Amino acid sequence: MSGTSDWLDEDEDRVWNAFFEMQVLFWPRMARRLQQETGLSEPDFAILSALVRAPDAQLRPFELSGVTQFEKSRLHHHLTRMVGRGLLTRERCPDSSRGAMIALTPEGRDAITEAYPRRAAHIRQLLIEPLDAGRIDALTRISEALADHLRAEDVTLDDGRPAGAEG
Amino acid sequence: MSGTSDWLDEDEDRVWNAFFEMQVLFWPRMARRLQQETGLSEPDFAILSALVRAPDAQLRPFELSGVTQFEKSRLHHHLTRMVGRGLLTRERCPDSSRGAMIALTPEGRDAITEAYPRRAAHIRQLLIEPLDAGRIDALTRISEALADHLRAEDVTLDDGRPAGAEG
DNA sequence: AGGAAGGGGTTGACACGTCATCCCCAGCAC
DNA sequence: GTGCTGGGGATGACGTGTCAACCCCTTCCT
Repeated sequence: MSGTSDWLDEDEDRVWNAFFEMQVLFWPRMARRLQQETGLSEPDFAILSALVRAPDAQLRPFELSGVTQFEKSRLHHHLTRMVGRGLLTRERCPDSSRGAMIALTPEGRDAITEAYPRRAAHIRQLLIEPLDAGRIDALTRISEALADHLRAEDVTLDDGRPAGAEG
Repeated sequence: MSGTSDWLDEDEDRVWNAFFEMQVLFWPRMARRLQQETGLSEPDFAILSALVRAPDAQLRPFELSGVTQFEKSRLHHHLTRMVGRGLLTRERCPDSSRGAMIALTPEGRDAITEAYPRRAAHIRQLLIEPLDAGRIDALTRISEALADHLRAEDVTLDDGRPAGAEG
């Protein structure tokens, strides 16, 4: 079992520091490059790429929320800004009188089309090329294992907490 | 060489998706737990823990900026709010007439002292316990390698870009 | 029919982050 | 001295994210 003291032991602290610092370095660089080369922020990119993959390039807000994991209010605010910038349109949903329908404008389609290859280049340059094939594979498996665990956590917390946590 | 097409190939896409989704799941959960259990945000925690480790529990803003990697203006705004909440004090720097000095209040010290063991528990629960020893070790090395690479990128970009990037 | 419950969407207030700009003071050239 | 430069710091405007309501429509219960 890992420690019972107030902070992490040496090995634990080392992963945590490395993991934390890697992210602090990684994400701002990805976001800055995207912003400077395409004028899109990370949430812009997430929303546009969900839409461009959808049938007819349109989705309901709650569907977008499912794909991007943005809370509905955050999503609503962000969509409002993007409509203002001419990347999207928001209209009343044609069928089922309630609800809205978000669609890509030609400008929005151009923006995401230009952004895709640049994004791919950033990913290769900052994540993939610095690692050899073995490490890429290890990172894939570790990330998938963590993601599975994190999704399971949420369910667990509703019923009661798992045994084993002290306190 | 990895691809020349507009997007990633299959293996590349798989790491990227796994890595991306893991983070999207991980960080909001860490932040929410910290916030709910201690009333501190991630930046609050970063600033308080830098201060509590400093001699006399005080630092100049530019030193804090070095530790946390926050831009000076973001840091200034955040410190202003934290002073308003009674966690910190901001005074004129005693020596060298220019500049400010940020110090922990008793409330600030209490807050970070209570937060430390909770933070450690979150890290164990969400990052460490789901992985076995081998994966912890692999994640440490991969994160350190990526962090080193990312730090080196910045320097490279000042002089000219590295050879090998197409375009 | 009347009304509770719930999903989808909207709003406004406020916390947070970024950018551009500005101020102040030390150190140095002249 | 005067003026330039640069680091440390402050400010205001604006874009972004979160929280807590709230509205509307549908569904289901009675």
